[in-house]
Amino acid sequence: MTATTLHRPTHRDALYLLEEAFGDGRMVTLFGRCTVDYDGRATSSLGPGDRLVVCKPDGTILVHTDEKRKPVNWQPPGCTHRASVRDGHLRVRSERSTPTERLDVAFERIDQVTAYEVTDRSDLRLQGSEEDLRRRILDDPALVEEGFVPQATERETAAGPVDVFGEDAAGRPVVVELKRRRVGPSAAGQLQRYVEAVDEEFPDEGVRGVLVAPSVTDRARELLAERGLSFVAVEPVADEGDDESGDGDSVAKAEGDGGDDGADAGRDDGPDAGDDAADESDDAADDTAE
Amino acid sequence: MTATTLHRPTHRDALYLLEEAFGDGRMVTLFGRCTVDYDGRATSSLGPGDRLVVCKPDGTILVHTDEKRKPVNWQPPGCTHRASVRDGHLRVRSERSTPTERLDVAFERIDQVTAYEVTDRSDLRLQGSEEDLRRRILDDPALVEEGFVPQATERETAAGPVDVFGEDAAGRPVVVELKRRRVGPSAAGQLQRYVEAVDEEFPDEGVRGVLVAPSVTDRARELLAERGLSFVAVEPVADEGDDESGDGDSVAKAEGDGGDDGADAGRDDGPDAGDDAADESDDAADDTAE
DNA sequence: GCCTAGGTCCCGTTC
DNA sequence: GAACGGGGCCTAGGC
Repeated sequence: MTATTLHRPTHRDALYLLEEAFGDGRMVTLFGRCTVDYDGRATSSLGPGDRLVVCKPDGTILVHTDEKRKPVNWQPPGCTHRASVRDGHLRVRSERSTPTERLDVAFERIDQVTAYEVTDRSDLRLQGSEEDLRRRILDDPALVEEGFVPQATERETAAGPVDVFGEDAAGRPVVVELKRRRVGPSAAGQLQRYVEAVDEEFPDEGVRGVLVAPSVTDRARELLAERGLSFVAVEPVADEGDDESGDGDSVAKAEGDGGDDGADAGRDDGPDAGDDAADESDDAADDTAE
Repeated sequence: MTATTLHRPTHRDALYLLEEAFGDGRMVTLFGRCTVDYDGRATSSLGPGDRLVVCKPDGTILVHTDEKRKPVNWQPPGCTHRASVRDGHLRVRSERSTPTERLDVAFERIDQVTAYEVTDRSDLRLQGSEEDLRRRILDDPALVEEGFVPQATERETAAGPVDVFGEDAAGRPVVVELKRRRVGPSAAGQLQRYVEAVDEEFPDEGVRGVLVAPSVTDRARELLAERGLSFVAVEPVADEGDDESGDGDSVAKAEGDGGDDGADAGRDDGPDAGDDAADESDDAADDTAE
């Protein structure tokens, strides 16, 4: 029995199921009319309404309305769930310390309670992260600029860890900040912080800073320019067009618009819209619902 | 009927319920063994496992495992949900454009499907935000420093909008950056950005920068010091100890350790642990479950 | 435990 | 629509 459900249960019956489920590590959903109160890092209260509440065995609790991706209220993992009946309400309380915070969900009506046995061993595999961009740069440092030689990643400075630290063709220190997506002013400021910190380590060596990302906003570009920092446009994963066959030694083969290299190669991005058209066609479905 | 549930449905029966629910704006949960594939701003794939899937009428979809607050996969509001049966699987697809991205959940086994009618008009009321801190500062500018006169909020600069802009007792421009919680290096960098931008607007006027937050990390404090910026410790909501009875004209009554005012009042925070002890006692419960 | 930064961040607001 | 910054951000990785 992987899913145990009660329809329109009494508060007491719902309580018994919650007792069991919290005890043996099952995940629980409740749906009904409730109010929610939170006190901790901030304080909030939510009047009555129909919501879906999810309690996870790791101590997470989520309160979802019919809108938005974020729960209207929640508690992160590590909390302790407790349920009780009082004042004619089923109350689910989730608490933790460090920081001290508490979430109370009080149901005046419960439409459904379900306890699920969950078995999930699969790990998510994800591509397109900053980590992928880092690997791409280390595989082919010329993507940053001709002659760039990486020397360290996550190199510590007084202002924090630098993504990629190295030397340019002239032997000057180079600070590289990587972003998986289009960057704004904060990334420019971050790079500036690191460059200033490294500059104090290597006085009079002319430390340089390069922001590597798919694209950059106008204001961020201006901030970079004012501070003598560079931008280079690189996607976290290679575009499908160019074959990245080589084993890391391939140097800037088909850079397209071979413009001025070195400092400023930023062009607007744009999703390119070239969606792979070779997916399964929808008309082949047995049945379809929208 | 606010909740319609199918237990161990056939793919086709589940499909019909999804059809109806997507059509009339109901929220849906599915639980069963599925794989998940995502392609859009990044790309991911997740092997088979038991998960809870939530489809909201606003186009949100969430895939939750038994751990963590964040869904392992998701699609934000604005997407279009479609369901179909093919290859012996029930597939729920959620798509959108700008950016183009698609999420596919393929169930090999469905333990339960439920459609909910949701009515929720209540708005969350939350206290302790940066907005609250801003109001507090505007009510009592002396919390920043004696003689501070706020002149504008969200004042635009070349580097972005400044939280509070004003003058100090000597008539010098002051840039104030507010944070509702303990600040790190990025906040120091943000303040520096703004101060530099304002400095170009008012050359030779000695523009000052003040970071206002509950507390500050050591490294951020160093960064501020190196750049001649100040930190002032203020909580987003007044502590329960001091009575903030006055109507905005109260000036720094009981600041506790009346140390050196003006520049650096940073001490470590600590939640103070003084939880209100006047809540309902647990032993008065009708019934309790942990 | 705190610190630091990334994220398919989400989200509201403004332009 | 893009951009910019807040968030009870969450989460991972170091120390």
